[in-house]
Amino acid sequence: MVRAPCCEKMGLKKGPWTREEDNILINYVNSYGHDNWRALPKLAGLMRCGKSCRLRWTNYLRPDIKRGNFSREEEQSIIELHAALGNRWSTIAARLPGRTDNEIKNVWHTHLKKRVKEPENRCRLSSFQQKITKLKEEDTESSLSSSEINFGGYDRTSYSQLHSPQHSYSEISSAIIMDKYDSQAVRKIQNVDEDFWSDIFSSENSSNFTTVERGYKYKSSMFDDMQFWFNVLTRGDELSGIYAPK
DNA sequence: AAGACACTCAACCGCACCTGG
DNA sequence: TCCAGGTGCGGTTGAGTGTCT
Repeated sequence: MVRAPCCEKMGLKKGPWTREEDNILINYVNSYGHDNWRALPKLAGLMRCGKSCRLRWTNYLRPDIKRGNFSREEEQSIIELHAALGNRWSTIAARLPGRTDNEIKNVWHTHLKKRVKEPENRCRLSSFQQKITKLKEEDTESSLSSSEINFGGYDRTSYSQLHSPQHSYSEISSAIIMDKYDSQAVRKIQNVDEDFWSDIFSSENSSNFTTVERGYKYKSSMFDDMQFWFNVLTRGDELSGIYAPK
């Protein structure tokens, strides 16, 4: 497929935005919205490509963007979400109001990645990776394919319906996990207090389901998101200690 | 004081996916 | 069903700035 030439081939401006350009873009979007980014620069009188305008708006000019340093809580959320989702910056950004995927990506590469590499965290990661390897082996032995993994007996639509505010996460997660993995680790989870699940699937951690239920691209089958579940298992060890009945 | 090096972050690039004709 | 245009996403770059020697 032949793509339309971008900025530099059309004599359009590149590089840092000026205050004037920002104002033009802000005024235009406020007046007319941004239904068509490609046509926008021409209509607004900007010598930029639509892509550049969209990026400038979404990453910098949008009124709901929160500027300034990330709080400790935000950083912790990023670390946890990254452990669960990987480099899905936009999904992570969706869980952090006012923050953009670009910003989060930058913070990750400049600060948080190093923090995760600290000895204490490395140790946890190592144990985590061992579990991944082990469960992958088990999975291969039992000849499970991703297509066989369902949503705990629910089809995708029912699953989406189930994942509504009326249903607790524990209800969903139990259905899914218990259906597929009768491993020791899973039984361990089964014995964990209800509060465990509300923690795991709190607003900070539930984005995984958003990805799954949207069905968008549908790369995120339960199998593909295995890493998330391994994270759950890992944290299960950690949190079962916290929530274990006294 | 100045050069080297490290860090930050806005912006760009290319690819993949979506959508409508 | 195919094709082309539009959009979103993640990886990468590079200019600006800060810190160290």
